[in-house]
Amino acid sequence: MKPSDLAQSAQPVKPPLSFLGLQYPIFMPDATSGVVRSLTTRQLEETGTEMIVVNTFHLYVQYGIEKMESLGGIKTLMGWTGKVLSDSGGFQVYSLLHRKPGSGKVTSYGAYVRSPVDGKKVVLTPEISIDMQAAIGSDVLIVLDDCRSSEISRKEAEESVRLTTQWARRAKSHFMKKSPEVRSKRKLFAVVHGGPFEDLREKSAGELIEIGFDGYCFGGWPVDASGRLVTEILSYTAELLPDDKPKYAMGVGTPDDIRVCRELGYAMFDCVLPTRNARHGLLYTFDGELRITRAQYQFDIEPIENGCPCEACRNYTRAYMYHLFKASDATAKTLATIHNLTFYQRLTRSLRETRSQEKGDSGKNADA
RNA sequence: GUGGAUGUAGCUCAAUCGGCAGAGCACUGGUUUGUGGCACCAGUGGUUGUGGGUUCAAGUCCCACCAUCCACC
Repeated sequence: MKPSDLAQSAQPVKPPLSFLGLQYPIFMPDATSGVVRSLTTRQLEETGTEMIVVNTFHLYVQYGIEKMESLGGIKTLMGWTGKVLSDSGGFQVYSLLHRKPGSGKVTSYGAYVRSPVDGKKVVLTPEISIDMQAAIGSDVLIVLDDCRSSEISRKEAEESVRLTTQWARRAKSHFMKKSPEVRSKRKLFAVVHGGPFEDLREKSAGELIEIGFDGYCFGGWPVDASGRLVTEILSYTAELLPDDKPKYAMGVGTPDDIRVCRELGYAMFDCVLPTRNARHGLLYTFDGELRITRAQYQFDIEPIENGCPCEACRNYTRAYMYHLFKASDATAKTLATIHNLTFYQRLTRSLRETRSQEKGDSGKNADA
């Protein structure tokens, strides 16, 4: 089914438009190791960001459970008053093993990876991941999953689903042993795998739904080798998931990809693109991308985007942004990141309005 | 004025015994999708200071000139 078809056949069922007091869709910048690169926490707040993604693997390697607990969790450490979602570390297991084959292994017990920091062996199990995420103080925890590349064989996809379900069950069970006080403040999400195979996605989603989670993620790589969103399988998977729970499209994506996934029913997004691209001089606007390091902007006295309320657009010209990048000053990255994240927040807010209008809903069933 | 050193891409410098003139930076484009990323990929750019000479062949050897730097009068 195409996104446009889906939009037209919008069901009367109204999924909740809010979560943790936030309205959908939510875009969460990646603050992988407890910082959105090149931004202070205050600057991050000013972009309109309400929730961030931190990474269990990175924080586990750097601190471990006890030290993170003694620091009072990532919010205290960062001085962040917004919400926090912690990724389980499943993606790092994939990306590190993928980068250096033989540097670790995955067994049914958990994942063994060599730390990219000091080369020490790191063991990540579903239970350890939950404990670490509890120590981080996340509002949303993700169960450890067995992430694979977008182009995998059926056999690999089957194994990924099998392990992910098994780990999800253990993670849930471990989570339920936490005190009611701890549990009540946190949500637990699971990750649907199965690669490009519809029946495996169905099996994965079915098994996870049976275990029962507060939200479900589309796992794996969301784009194909040529960088195109895997819309078909994203769409298929979204339909397998309950509408009264948030659907999180992990790693999505470009502004267009987010628009598409929102139409498919996904409510939550995170992606490195706005932050990484900002650092490399690629700025987002509602008129498209703008590579500010191009010579054509050297004498351009317009702001990055007219009407954008961010610090960069309110105070500086494209010419100055060009200058800052050419001067290789860190301020270039900071202002560019502020702009891109402000843009992503404006984008998702515009999608909130669009969707509620399409549904003949003024957003009144949203939490304040 | 005398002696010496150096002149190669916009910049800093390579180039074996004389054998297809190169690199880094800069410049110009591009890539990036649950962040080991101040990253990566590609491209433009040359009458080797000038003029002669030797040689099959000269950035390289010889002569003159010019420029710059150093030392000494």
